[in-house]
Amino acid sequence: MTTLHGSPTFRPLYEQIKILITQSLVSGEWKPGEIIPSEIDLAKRYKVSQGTVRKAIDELAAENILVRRQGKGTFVATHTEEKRKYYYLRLFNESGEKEEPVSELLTWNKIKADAKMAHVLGVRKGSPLIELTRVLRMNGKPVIYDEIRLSPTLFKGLTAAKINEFQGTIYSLYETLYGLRIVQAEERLKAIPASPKVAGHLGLKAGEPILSIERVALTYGDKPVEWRVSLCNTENHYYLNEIG
Amino acid sequence: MTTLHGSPTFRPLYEQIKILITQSLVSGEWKPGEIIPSEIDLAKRYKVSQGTVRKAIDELAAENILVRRQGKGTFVATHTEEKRKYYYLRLFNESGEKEEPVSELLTWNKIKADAKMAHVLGVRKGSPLIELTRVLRMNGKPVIYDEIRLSPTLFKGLTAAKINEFQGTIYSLYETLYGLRIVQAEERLKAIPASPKVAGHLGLKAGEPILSIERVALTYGDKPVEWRVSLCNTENHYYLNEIG
DNA sequence: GAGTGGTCTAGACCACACC
DNA sequence: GTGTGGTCTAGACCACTCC
Repeated sequence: MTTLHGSPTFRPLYEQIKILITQSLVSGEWKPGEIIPSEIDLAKRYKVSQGTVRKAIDELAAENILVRRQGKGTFVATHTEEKRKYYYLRLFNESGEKEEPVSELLTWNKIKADAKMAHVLGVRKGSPLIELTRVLRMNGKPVIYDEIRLSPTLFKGLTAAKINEFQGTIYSLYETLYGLRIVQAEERLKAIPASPKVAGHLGLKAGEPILSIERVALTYGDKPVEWRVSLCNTENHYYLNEIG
Repeated sequence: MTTLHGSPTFRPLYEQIKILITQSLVSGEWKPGEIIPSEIDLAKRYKVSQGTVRKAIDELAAENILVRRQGKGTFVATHTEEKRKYYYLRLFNESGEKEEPVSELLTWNKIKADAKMAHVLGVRKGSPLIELTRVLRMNGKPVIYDEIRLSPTLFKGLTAAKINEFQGTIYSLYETLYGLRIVQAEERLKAIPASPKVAGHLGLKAGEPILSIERVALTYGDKPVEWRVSLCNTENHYYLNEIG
């Protein structure tokens, strides 16, 4: 690979390497949980120095796309491993613990994308979407009511049965069954009154305050994969955010 | 500086450099907004290679403690500069814009630290604290009611008059008048019903849902400086969180 | 042109995991 | 021991800013 220094559209070599590595992740050459070639091998493959590969991997590791393990190698991050399992769940109980949620699927429906869904999911208005609703219980009590919307183009053949029989979180289902790894999410939070329906699911009275978390989840290359809204009973839990 | 490789308490050189740089920041050798010595000069000073200094600065820049500017130098980050001015304010209006808040100080009081305040602010139970309350208006309308608690040990002589006459955000006040730069914050969010008092300040009815944001703000070395709770009317605003 | 940070290289050696 | 990532060095050259 030749340097592009001095070129009008200057891009550092390591960024180009990042793109090449990401392409191999998207194409499935290296799957979640698998090891990727060593830095030395990648340096040979891309015809750059080990230091340049290192910088590319450093940034991908900082973005939680790869995981380095000294003495072992570099691995594709996965939602299957314990540490990342509930990475996107920001709810803690009053003791500061993250409780293991138990999910119950309530409904599975085909709906049509309105203007907003079309925009955030990058599909045409009126195109079909899958809509799931579920309740997450922590310590036996319902805490979160989820409404999840997915494009059936990305999730071909996703049925309620498939979801119910799958062992693991829904993001590890995306990953395992559809090769879609969630690497980023954007959440918008509001305090809203509980509707009668949601209040019923969460054991609250209608009108009581609940935390609404609207999320867009993205895969490699900022591609939107999922929209959801999580309605949370925050009587005994809080949403934690650390601002660095 | 000699390498500690092989030592039982192995610490990479660049981490030691990070600590040394941070010490100079705490001691005030380099103040917010000021330039620090060039990488080459720091390398000479600490008797390490430029690459090692570079890695230390890289991490401090990633932590928003330093700011690199190509061709100019490396600077101590500051809340005074436009980009960082409202960095810890995560509230956006429905158009996705961050609105400029206007602050009105409501009360200034001396209180005593209860067990919780003592714990989070690292002071003795019963020791004096300063308590401020204020309202933040956006676009003329009250959106946030703040309750802020500070240790008078760190903020000697902080009076209501001093706050009122200060031009700029309260974090730039901490920085300019007391040399305390906020570099990190931990926020705990809940949806709660508005109390009659807070409802009055925010133009809501008592019991309507508001977003409660409890924040502990830290300076260098994870030292707590401020506790606050922000009670937000999220009818026309949302709290944004990007999870990487 | 001089000085700063940014990129890239090549090579040495250390720490860690696995055999 | 071998192979992996992690640290550290020295040096070259590029890009940006200011004079």
